[in-house]
Amino acid sequence: MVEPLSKPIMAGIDRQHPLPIYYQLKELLREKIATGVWKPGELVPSERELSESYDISRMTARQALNELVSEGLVYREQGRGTFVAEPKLVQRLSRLTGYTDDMRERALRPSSRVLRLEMVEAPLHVAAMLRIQAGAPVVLLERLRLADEIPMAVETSQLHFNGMEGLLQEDFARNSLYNVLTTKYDITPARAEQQIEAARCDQHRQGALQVEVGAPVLHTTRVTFDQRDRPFEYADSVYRGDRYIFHVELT
Amino acid sequence: MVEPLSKPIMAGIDRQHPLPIYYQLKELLREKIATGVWKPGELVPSERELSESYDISRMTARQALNELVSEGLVYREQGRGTFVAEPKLVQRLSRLTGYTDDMRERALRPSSRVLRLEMVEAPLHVAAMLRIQAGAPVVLLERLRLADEIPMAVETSQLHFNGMEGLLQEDFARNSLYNVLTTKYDITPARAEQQIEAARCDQHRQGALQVEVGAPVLHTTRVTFDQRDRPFEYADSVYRGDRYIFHVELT
DNA sequence: TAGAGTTAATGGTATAGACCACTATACAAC
DNA sequence: GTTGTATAGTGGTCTATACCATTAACTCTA
Repeated sequence: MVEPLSKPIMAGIDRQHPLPIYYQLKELLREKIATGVWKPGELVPSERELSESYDISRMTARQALNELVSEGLVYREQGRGTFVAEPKLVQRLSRLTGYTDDMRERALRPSSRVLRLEMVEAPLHVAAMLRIQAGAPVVLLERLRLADEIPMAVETSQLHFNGMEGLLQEDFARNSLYNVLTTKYDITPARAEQQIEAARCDQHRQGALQVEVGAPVLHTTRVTFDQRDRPFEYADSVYRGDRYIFHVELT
Repeated sequence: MVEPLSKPIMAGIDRQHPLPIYYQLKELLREKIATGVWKPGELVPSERELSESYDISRMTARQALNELVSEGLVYREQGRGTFVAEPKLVQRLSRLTGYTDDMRERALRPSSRVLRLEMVEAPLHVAAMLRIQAGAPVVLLERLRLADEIPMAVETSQLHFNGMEGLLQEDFARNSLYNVLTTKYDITPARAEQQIEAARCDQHRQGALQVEVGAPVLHTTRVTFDQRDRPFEYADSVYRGDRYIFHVELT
């Protein structure tokens, strides 16, 4: 019996460090889960198994799993193993993001009016969130959101990705932004981080929303990530406090 | 030269495993931050420094710091060091946690003052949510929530379950509601449905929160379910808009 | 003085090994 | 059948070490 000169290098791990090994493994495992190869409740290969398969240290494999645990994709049970987690209930928060669907569920006719659509330089806080240089070009889309022709929110999106210039030619009064992104630009919104706070309506939005200056509004900021976990949108929205309620399911 | 029988045990770390070393160190560091010994922006001892001070491995010290980073208490900058983070009053909505745990994670001292604790008849909208008859008895608990003695929210809970009368004897200034429910009444909060809207502060809460009447606030209503999916609490909370932010992770 | 190189310290990654606590299973003893 | 017991596998913790990438301060040079 002759040993092979070197163990076969498993698909997907490249040791010539373009990216850390643990990160490559993490993304490999994420892919298995995302594509349904491994289903919720199923056993993930053990740390020792992974370390042997990919010829890496157990601690390195463990680091990959650690991050997946903290992201909620898998969970561990001591003595038993590591399992694929059930998709979170929070995942069903499409009501929070999808304005169009949200309104339809409430039996209202959603519509939009484009207030601004142009190329601008990214402000510092936006650039930081999108992981680009401050002042780099981004596409700014500002829309007034209505339900049954009643103004409900002003949403300002700043987008950055390859080919974003094409957006300037789109008709966002007719087509939803996410719909266009998915079908024409291969950008699929996969997850988002959103913050909600109470504020007073400012001068700029007061006219569009048809409320008095100083009226309470819901102010949300959202960073949206695509299927490869790249941030592509920074959205700043102001909702009328007297008309809008967010619904969240916690577990 | 004679070696001491055992190296001097640094204050706070006990190697006779009541708890993992990294956990003990983590709590030590959390204490330093919570008590203000280390202030936001200040440099935390480096990983190598910690490992020498406490005579532990660098990887162990690193694990303690890792968890503090993921809790948002500190942040790292490669080549510079690890720093104490600015406290953010951001409530994560991806998990179901009580106010007390939430504040503790942010290294703030949570406290409560009981404004009301009595038996009342359930109003119609509360009864509907708790699936009981309107007018049925419920325990009403109204608390002022503070962080570092600063008023943050007024929370009104109405509870209904077998043995709820016992709650009237509890000291909720000292003990958290969910803690008491879990340990004494076998009620474990399992999931919740929460709504968030912007509103103006009303007369009733204005005094307790120390804001002006009409100031923007976050108004949330929550129905909480126990381990058997029975609704046991209807909670109505008003958070100061100038101090509080909700954070949601969407996928 | 301005710039370029050096150096020391930091966090980031990775390895190899060790022991513990817990779980499930197989198998022997009752 | 039931009850222990041994065993192997799993995640949990910990050590010791090594090298890399980035930062900041210092030093030397033009």
